[in-house]
Amino acid sequence: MRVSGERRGAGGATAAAVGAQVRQRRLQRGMSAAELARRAGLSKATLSGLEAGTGNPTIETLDAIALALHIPLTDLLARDTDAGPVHVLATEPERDGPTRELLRRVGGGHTLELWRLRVPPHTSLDGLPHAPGTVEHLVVGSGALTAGPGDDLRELRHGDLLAFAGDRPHLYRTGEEAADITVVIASPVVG
Amino acid sequence: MRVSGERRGAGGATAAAVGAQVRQRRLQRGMSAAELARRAGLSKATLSGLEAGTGNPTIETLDAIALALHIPLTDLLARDTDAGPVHVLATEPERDGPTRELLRRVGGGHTLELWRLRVPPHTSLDGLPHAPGTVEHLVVGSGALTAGPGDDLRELRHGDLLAFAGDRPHLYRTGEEAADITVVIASPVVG
DNA sequence: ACCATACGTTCAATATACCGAACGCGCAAG
DNA sequence: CTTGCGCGTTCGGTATATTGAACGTATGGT
Repeated sequence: MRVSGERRGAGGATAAAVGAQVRQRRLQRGMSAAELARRAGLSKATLSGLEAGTGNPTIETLDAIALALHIPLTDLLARDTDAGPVHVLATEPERDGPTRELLRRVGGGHTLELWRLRVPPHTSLDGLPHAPGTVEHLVVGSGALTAGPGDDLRELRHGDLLAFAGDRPHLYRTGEEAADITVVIASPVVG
Repeated sequence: MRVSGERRGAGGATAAAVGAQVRQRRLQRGMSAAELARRAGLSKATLSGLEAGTGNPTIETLDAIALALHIPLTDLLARDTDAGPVHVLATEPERDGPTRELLRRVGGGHTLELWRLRVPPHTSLDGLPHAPGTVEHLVVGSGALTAGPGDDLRELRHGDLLAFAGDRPHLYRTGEEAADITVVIASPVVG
């Protein structure tokens, strides 16, 4: 990940987001940067840069901070906190082939994801396995399809709901009809 | 985070867990380490060490891997829990008037409800306020409607997503068209 | 006013995460 | 068997994440 041209340059978007997240959590707790650095066993310099969004922290550094703040590590990576007001997201214009579109991800520790899948007729699409403990819900908005974990496929029609453990490979397959489905993925909160 | 005594030594527990996660996800996809490294823009050496649990990867490295695997970054940090069985629920037969149907409610660590609403044309339906901190998501399966909190209504069409704080009174109203929507209600665990 | 303490930032130095290259291995084609 | 290719691992070298110290600022005590 070598970024040429800049030494000690601003890190990627993720780094900036994480920095903001850390600063926010720290201030919520009324903790000074110096104190957080002390508790986490880091130097003030590291924390300062990190909060500024500069640089590219390691996992251990983040883990130490999460521990010192008493929050799960994944909370530091939450990009889309749901404190926000009303939020609308329009879908992409229709295209050929299957589309898999992440509509939204919310919750401390990424507990909820909303996806929209459009599967043309006679198409098979495999679902990516998620973290263990994840539950996947599938609401058929229109059309019909066969879906589920590889060893337990079910026939679904418009309006049906399928729920299954999302940590195994699974499958969406259409027949004559296309399908338009909403997928809700709920992951356990872990640290 | 200086670990004395060992150069290039094994990283912390977190690093090992992440390494295992990465390897698992990669193999689930039938992808070789070399190919993943290529797609993520990393060297084979980095990935090899990372999967072995050795070392201490940076956020950018992990981000690149998550991207190449098409999974959210936080999935790489998840720990084990257990899974649930497959569960199908068929919807009721179509009826006149608006229907508000609870598809599923789960309550492990958070409360998650899935509703299906069918709103005929020229109908107004008010949503009940939920607990503070609750987020309501509304995915339009078909048709069109106006929805949202009383003071911030939005026009929505097929495929749109609306997200808003569910602890205020809100409203669903159709015009000429009927609407068929999936509602996801997520209540946070209060801590 | 003066000093002391704590804060957050910036610097040179050091430890280390990453890279490219070389290695040994297994497999398939010639 | 020999050659070639791709795999996953192990080696220096180099870029850089982290550090400790020095800095300017703000606040409180004497």
